[in-house]
Amino acid sequence: MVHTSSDQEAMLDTVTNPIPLTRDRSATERRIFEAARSLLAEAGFQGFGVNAIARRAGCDKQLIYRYYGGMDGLIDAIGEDLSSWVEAHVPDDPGGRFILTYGDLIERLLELYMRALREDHLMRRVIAWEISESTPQVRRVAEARARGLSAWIEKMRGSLTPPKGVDAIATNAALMGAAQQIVLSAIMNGFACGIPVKTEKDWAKLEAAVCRLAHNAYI
Amino acid sequence: MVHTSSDQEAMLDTVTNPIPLTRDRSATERRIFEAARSLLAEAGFQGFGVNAIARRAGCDKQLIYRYYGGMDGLIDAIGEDLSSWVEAHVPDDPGGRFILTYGDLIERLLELYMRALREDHLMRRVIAWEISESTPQVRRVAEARARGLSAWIEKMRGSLTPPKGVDAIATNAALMGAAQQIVLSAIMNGFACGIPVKTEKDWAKLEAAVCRLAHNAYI
DNA sequence: TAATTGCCTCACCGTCTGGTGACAATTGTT
DNA sequence: AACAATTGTCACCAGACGGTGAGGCAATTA
Repeated sequence: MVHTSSDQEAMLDTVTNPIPLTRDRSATERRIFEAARSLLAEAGFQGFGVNAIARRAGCDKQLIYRYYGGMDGLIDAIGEDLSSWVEAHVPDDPGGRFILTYGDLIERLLELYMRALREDHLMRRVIAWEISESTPQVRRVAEARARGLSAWIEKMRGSLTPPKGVDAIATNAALMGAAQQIVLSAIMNGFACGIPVKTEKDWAKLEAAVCRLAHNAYI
Repeated sequence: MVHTSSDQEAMLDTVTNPIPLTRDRSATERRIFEAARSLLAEAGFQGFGVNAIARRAGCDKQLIYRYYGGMDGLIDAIGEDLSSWVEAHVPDDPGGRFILTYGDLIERLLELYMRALREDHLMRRVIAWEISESTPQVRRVAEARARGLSAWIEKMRGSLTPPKGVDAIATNAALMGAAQQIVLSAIMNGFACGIPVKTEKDWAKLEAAVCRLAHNAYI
């Protein structure tokens, strides 16, 4: 391997900017933050470390320690930023569809959630991280994400209530889990629990199946 | 850290067996294989490498290259072994329960699958691996696992057929995905999609929710 | 102009990793 | 007994990692 993308970025920074990149602390902090986010999104939590981030940000790794107190602080910053992911990435209009019942709502939310998850590399990596490691950092990130998610559902719920006799909390967790697992494994290696997911038609089938589960769960 | 478990194992091998461990190739191969399995189960695919495995097996890493052709061959061996995991770990009797419909069957299979997954560290690690990396090795492992899974479902199905108008393939994938995601994230950090899963009662609620999804999906 | 402050880079440390070539020790065969 | 083949160990390599102390450079203040 001769040219990694980080090499190219570093070259770009130093070649097109012979002026040594105006000394601006907050700008450098942002560069580090964005480098970390994009690296995590592209490469996953394996190989997610100080050296790689500094390379990509085009600065010295020392700055990561100085500005964020090391990887821990940086991860926390990313996690905190992710707590508002749902509101930022999922549209909150019903999309020209009638939402009359609690089931309609969950059905619609699942559809939107799957779509958003398909587009967002970073979020998928974070979810994969959560079920692969159990360090305090990743637990904090998971907690922030969960906070955002349930606040979002609560906001969207409005005055709608689930039918009696249904454990809505557990049911929604199961449905969300289904959506996550399908999207993650389908995108990572083209299969979801043994069935191939390549074409848009395959995706539509799975989306429909998940929505149908929600629909039937809430009568 | 003074004593890792691998150190203890190595000591055990050399202390209790002052005779230098009879030169037996097939036994050594098995030791390596078991060391790899247990390491993967305990520590996950991070830190799953030649050095750690050799340490745990109490032999030189060179033997991994000689006998398995390196990590690739070893991983393939583990994957092949995993293709028969379901039959080996999930009881195939209905458990004193009446299985009359296709829905009954899937409901029961999901329950068994969740229970088995809760007990099996290795399988959970492999599933987490599958959605975290996309190397040829892990793809082969995933493929072997999927093969075993669908063959198992097919075997259990017998003459039962899903009701008309239901995409059983996609629905089952969604249900299996829900089960997997819930078990993995609950065990890894005590939360499943934002809700805490600590007590056996929490588990029962989620199990019930998943089974209920299956029940309602197949009318 | 001189000194202080803040921003940043450099060089280095110890440790671990995957990988390989050379060698020792045991076994089986002639 | 002498040999060859198998089995296992050891030492070493280059490269990456996280982490840190010292010092260079630029802007502000004295």
